[in-house]
Amino acid sequence: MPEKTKLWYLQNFNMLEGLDDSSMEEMDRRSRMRKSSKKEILYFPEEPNRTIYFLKEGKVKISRVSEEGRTTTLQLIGPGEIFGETSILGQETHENIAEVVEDAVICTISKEMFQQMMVMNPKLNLQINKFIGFRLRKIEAHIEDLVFKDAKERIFAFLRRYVNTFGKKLIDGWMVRPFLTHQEIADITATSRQTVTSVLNEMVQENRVEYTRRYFRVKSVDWL
Amino acid sequence: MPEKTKLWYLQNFNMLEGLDDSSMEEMDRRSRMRKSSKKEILYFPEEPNRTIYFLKEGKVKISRVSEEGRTTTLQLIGPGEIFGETSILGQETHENIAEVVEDAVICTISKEMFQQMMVMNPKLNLQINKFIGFRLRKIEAHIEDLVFKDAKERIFAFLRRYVNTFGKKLIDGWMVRPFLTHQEIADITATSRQTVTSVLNEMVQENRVEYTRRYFRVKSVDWL
DNA sequence: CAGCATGTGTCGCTAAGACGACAGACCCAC
DNA sequence: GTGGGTCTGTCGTCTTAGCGACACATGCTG
Repeated sequence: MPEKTKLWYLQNFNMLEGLDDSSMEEMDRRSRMRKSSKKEILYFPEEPNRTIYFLKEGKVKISRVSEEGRTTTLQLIGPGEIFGETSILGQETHENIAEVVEDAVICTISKEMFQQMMVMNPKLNLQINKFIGFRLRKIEAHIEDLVFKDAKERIFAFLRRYVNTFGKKLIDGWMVRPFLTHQEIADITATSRQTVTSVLNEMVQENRVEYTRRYFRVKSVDWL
Repeated sequence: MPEKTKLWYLQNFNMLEGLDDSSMEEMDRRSRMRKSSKKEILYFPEEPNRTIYFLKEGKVKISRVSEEGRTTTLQLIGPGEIFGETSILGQETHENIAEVVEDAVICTISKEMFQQMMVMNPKLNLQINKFIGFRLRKIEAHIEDLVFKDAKERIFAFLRRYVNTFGKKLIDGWMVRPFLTHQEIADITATSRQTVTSVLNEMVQENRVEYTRRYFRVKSVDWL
């Protein structure tokens, strides 16, 4: 495989699928690529909302912190997804924190340039709309989970989604690597660290699952 | 005041502020207006997502029902707001239920026509984007409330918002009419009917609030 | 390879709040 | 008005899961 140039990344990016070559080149000219390592904060609440981010590699979490210092994670962004999209929806400032959870390669483009490109390119516009529709749906599903499911079910639901989106299929089951800390899972599922520990170990007891700090493995596909 | 024709409504509609006359007239030609009374269901989950709704008068609630029959209300829509907007975001079907909670006047327009108008009219496009940005923010705030606030705080937060958006200022305080049932408030705040009853009455004890089945009145503006 | 920071496992306590039950109030329709 | 359906008020019970505490494991860094 050749060196991973920015254009290569862009061509392999979901969101931009189906764009013609000249648009891709324009995107290439107008965007900036950079690498960010774990724990790096990309933006804070109250900061002006001027750019839109394309995640190429790694994972980023979008969270909120309460007055009292409690944290909740709204979403986990994976390769091929965008974030900071509220800038193109006319929101002046960020409300959330974006933090790198797994070393990342990120392209950024100013909202003005991106909006210009959307006007010129109806297909891009359509893709973005679709993407935002999905985001809206996901976030509503998140509320549904919070209201209807108990702690254990929420953790299960998260693990299922996590394995499905980030996992690799093995001969017998699925594997995801690296794995998250119990605290991180707790933040995503709005539970406590201790509850995550015990739910996870219960599953290990039942021999459905196997994990260490660096990987997570599900033995059968229909484990719930 | 002249008879409330459809055009009159459209001209007084937030979302469409700043559109030029010819666009307004086009909107008038292309949309249908109708009245719907309390308890009427506008759409169900799984139904195809073809139209976009403009609420002129009344209130509509957007909810979800779980497998086991529990209900939660995601949002309360008031005059001047749109709903069913996921149709223009490329979502094929509705996920939610839309039910009239207070006799309503509603305009509908097919998503195709609306999308056509958006292409012709950049200002409309901008307004819609902004609107969707706000929706995204509101729904994230909803999650934040669910995770960080306890039942009482959620009920308070809801009442504050409710009075602010739908209430009228009096010499001493604010008044909203008509009021919701305790069950409806419970569905919005993800609490139980009994908890709403007791929180509400606690406030009455403390002489901060006064209510019957038809109105709700806050005695001082800074009652929390 | 020593040492410190970070993550995990396990207990027991506690509190928030859901839920069922039932009586009484309210309200509309006839 | 009277009667039935819906809404409200109040209790007592029970469960879920958060939290503090602390010991142990793990792994990174110098």
